[in-house]
Amino acid sequence: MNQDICQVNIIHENRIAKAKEQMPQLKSVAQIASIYKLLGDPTRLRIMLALNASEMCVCDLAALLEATPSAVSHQLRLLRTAGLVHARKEGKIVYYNLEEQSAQGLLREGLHYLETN
Amino acid sequence: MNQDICQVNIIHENRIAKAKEQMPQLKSVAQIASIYKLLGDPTRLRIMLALNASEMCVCDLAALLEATPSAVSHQLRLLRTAGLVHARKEGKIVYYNLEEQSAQGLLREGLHYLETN
DNA sequence: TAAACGTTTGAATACCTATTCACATATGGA
DNA sequence: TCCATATGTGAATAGGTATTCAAACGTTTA
Repeated sequence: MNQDICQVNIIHENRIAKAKEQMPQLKSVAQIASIYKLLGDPTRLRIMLALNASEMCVCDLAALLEATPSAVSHQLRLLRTAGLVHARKEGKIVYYNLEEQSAQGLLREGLHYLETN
Repeated sequence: MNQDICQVNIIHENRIAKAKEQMPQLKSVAQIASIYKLLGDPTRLRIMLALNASEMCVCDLAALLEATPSAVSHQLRLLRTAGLVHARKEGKIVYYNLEEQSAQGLLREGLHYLETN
């Protein structure tokens, strides 16, 4: 018997069954969590909010956030890999944009949360 | 001169100015980020989704997530401190609920994100 | 070609954090 | 009262991660 979980009996089997039906499978939940996690860092969230205001290059973002271009670039790579931002190269300057229809709803809800709390 | 930021000139001052106006101040951004961060862990997100389906006690959640009651309790404390969940004690059992009007919009958007990606 | 600049990258590091373990607390029942 | 059980808590730890630093790459221009 697995003492790590609950020792004797599951208290409310029906509630657990209902939640099991209603919840996405673990793999999907982990996928959503990974997006929340990316937005859960102040630097990355500020990058997302800045790009929500305007297309910007790495140097713009670094100046705006008062961070090094290197640090910004590292975070942009994570956001790009997750499909949250999109890069467009023009000469030696790389312009970043929010990927349409991806996390904009989440961003909007975040700002809404700020207003109501 | 601060070599850590941008070396010579800010590329697009107007874009930076616009973003500065439009973006919430750093303190507020950090506040939103902390909420995203809480939802950015699979265990905590599953707790939130489970409570979105039904009120549950710690033992229920532990059984559902196949985690130890201790681990669940630790995470519930973080969610409770942030005002995302609410505890109701009945005898020796503590029932947890989602705090109304708090992060439900964010949860909904997360599930919506899953559908469209 | 050479220099300057914007950007990227990999290693190193300091910090954070999720879980475990042992134990404490609180409540209910025998 | 004594025991079982549900939950909370603090320390320890293993794993994760954001930033820095040095170096490289690609592009433009002098």
